[in-house]
Amino acid sequence: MKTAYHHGDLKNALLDAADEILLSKGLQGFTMRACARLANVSHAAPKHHFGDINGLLTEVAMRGFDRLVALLQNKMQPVMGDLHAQMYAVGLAYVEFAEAYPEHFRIMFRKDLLSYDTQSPPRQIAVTYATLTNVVLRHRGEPEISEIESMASLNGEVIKDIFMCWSNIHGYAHLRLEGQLNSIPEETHLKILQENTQRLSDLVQRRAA
Amino acid sequence: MKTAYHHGDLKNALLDAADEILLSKGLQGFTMRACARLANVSHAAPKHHFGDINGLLTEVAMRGFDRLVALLQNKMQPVMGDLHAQMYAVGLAYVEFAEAYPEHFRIMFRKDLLSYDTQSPPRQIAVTYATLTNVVLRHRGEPEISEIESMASLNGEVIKDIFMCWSNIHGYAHLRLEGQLNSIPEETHLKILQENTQRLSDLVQRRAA
DNA sequence: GTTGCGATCTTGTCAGTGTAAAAATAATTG
DNA sequence: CAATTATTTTTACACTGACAAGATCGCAAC
Repeated sequence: MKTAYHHGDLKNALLDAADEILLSKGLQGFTMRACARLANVSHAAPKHHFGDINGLLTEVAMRGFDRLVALLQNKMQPVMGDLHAQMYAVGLAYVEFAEAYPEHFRIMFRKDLLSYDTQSPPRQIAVTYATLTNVVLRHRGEPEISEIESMASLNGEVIKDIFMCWSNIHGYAHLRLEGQLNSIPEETHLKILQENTQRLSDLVQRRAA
Repeated sequence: MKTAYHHGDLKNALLDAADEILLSKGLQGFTMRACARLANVSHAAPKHHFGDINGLLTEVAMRGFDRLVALLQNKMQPVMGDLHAQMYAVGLAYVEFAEAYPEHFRIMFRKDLLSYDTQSPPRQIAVTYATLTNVVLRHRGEPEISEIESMASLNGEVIKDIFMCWSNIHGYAHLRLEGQLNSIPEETHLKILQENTQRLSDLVQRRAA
């Protein structure tokens, strides 16, 4: 069980430590050794579980995608009847996630920090894709997909719609996170998001008709 | 003049070295000491010109914004008569810049790496803003602004239009850069960009009417 | 059981990093 | 030419990621 050696659940303890450090000190203060210190293990302990620092960051990012999906579904769940409200919920969840976990958000979209095959992405990313895709599919009145099914099963029009919506929402969240929208007064932000998602929702519905 | 001490133009030499390292080794291999080595000076020489590593990265990023603006204007210049072609040129320039200078693009939008006051951004960022803003103003048939004038001189509708367009284009370029759009076949990318910018162009024109 | 083996963790080490302080050298100013 | 300032080097330090070798533990096979 739990002895001096053999922590028992060191991997998750290290990931929790990583989250905590990212939230408090940011990516600057984030080091493998700092994670090890916070988990009360030696500096080389993480190596066995994650290989190198990119391995650690990859798993941190995947837990980030898990949180993002949870937030997305949480915000959409009460408004499943209203298509525009769904799209708005996606935008809202996205922006709020970026604000709550800024460093996680950055890491999740840093190809150079993540070590997974971009051609066959891990489960968490597939689930994120599927969640966003299903919003579009509901708009179009088409059957939803599970995260197991590949995007290849979708026709070109759907894919275009997905990435049109996603680009818009992602770009807004990203620019906002990085301080490029500071000239916008705070109360205007929600209005912009509302209008943008309204337009996206309309466009996707109209295209499907 | 040029002696063993007193390089003469060390600052620019270091920035050139920084560009070269970013293009060849990426942000991972980018260190102050590596830049110093490439410029044939001691490892502490950059300190006097840039303070710390964020100071160096900030100036690297500003030169990146210069290049981005140059590319934007270069692509728009032949199509100033066609509004949609202008918007498409913006999207194209943005995507091409991200592809040609991926690490610069990342750094330019990393608040944690840049040390400037986000409330009063440096000239290069103001010029970028102004360039994008003027595209929208031309769509609306309103007089253009110079980079000296603040965004505060614009009404709320214009600001919404700007950031709607920018979010879309930026998000697309960013997701593409970070490998999140790899499921899209290569030849489809330009079509999506074309359709998206067409819609943005239409929306902004219609709103102005 | 106990023997062995693989998984897990520690210790020690190495080259490399950013930053600071002090010294050395050059350019500029008076 | 003297003094001051700007630029660069040298030296030093604490820290990092990675590696190798060893210590300890869990567990399966016998």
